[in-house]
Amino acid sequence: MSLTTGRRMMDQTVASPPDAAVSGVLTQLYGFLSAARLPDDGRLPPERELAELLGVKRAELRKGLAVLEREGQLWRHVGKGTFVGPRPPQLLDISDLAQRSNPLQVMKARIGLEPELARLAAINATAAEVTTLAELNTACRASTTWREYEAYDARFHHQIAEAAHNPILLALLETLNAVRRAVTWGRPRPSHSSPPADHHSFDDHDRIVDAIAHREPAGAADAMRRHLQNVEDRLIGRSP
Amino acid sequence: MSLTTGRRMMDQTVASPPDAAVSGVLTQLYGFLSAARLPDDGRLPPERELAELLGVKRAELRKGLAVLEREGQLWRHVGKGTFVGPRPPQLLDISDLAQRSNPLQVMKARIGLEPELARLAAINATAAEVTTLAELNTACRASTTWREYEAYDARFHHQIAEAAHNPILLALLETLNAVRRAVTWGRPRPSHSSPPADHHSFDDHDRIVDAIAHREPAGAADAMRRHLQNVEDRLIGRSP
DNA sequence: GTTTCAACCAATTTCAAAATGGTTGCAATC
DNA sequence: GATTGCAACCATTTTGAAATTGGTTGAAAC
Repeated sequence: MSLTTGRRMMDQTVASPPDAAVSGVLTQLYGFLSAARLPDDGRLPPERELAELLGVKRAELRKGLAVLEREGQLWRHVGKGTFVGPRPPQLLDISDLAQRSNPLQVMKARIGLEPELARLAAINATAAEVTTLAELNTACRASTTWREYEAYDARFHHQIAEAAHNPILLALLETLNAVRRAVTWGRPRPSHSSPPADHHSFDDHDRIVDAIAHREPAGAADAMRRHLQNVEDRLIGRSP
Repeated sequence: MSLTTGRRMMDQTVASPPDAAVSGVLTQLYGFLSAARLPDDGRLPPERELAELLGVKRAELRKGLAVLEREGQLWRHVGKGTFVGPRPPQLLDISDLAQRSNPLQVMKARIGLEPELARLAAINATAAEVTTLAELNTACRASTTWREYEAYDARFHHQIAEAAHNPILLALLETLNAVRRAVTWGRPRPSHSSPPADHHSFDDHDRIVDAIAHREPAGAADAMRRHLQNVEDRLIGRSP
């Protein structure tokens, strides 16, 4: 019953009713799944073996497995096997990800992550962390080259992520930064010029530091969001 | 050469001019690096080979390589080799991260990520993706076990992330989910009971789907934020 | 006492063979 | 004639042994 509800969902092809033909295998499969003692990783026997175990042909078994896979109750992969449970996410390949991304998408991701980090930082930052943050902000202003500015800017944002005291979000931001570096590769900044004294980021950073120092979570998130929005606008070419 | 080096293995102190003994090898190394045609990955020959090429002892070569490595001009790894350029960023260790985290921090991370994903989904989702999302929502309601519900719930949230059409944020959410599974392990749900018909998530999901279907970015982000806030409240024990 | 050399260690790569899900072509069966 | 059964084949992955490679040690040599 729950079988039929799940199957109709993804049925992209023309409605041929294989229900009756497959239902027998499905019942056997459910019986096996509840009876068999599976290994910790949830792997079940190879198709050729399982087919013999259940006394069905391999093609028939595969139809049943396909149904269960569409329901999301198991997942399969060539060379690996068949496993019960949801399909595990493919682990992160930075360079591959960078190739499939562009700087604008990186900015969208930063806008997704960093305001919340600023919010948490306003709640959880220690006094020492706020001090360090202010110092990094000062160092940004004092930078004489773009390269130096970017180094301090990166540490500024990283310091906020640390002050949020959430190891997961911190790790996600570091991953994002790795992608950012990989994406940005190949489009170097001018190394001789320096950030102008009225660079918009300076004021943005001030507001972020103030909000965190004054323990204003909403204000910190908002200041960060506006800052990144400004950066994105510059990136797009709006208000250069 | 007759100098008393008194060198400790991990002498991390401020960069002092390299010993006279090492400078010879360093010059040879610099010469080799500028002359040799290295493969694309920047890998240079194995130490044993390179030592013979330069006509120096392996121990001596290693001293020079150590200097260059400290300068950040190359990086080495056992079994891999020696490569010119900066050391590639280490990708994160899920299980280690899970050990340093708790379910509440996972929720904070979700609140940081998923509202923005919902916002982008309201902008970028295709009609087919919205349809699939609605179907997954229906499947959640129709679930007869917690296990089945959670499977559909996970796919629901994943579908939103896909509909956002931002590979970076999608990858970050998948990473987060991997951590979530690792953290949640060991506290199984009752497998026989089923989600109550008035489960708060049902209405929450409805609002999210509506906002995305009606292309309301702010509304989608808000609905998602409220949903996750509800889940967090349940997690903490407030309003069980 | 330092240097040199060879051996050893641990992490990784490489290579071939086996395993495994996915597919195809052809014959058998109804 | 369409479905089913069967076997072979394909592409990916795992496995395991051997070779590779950076890192380390200890004794011999100078």
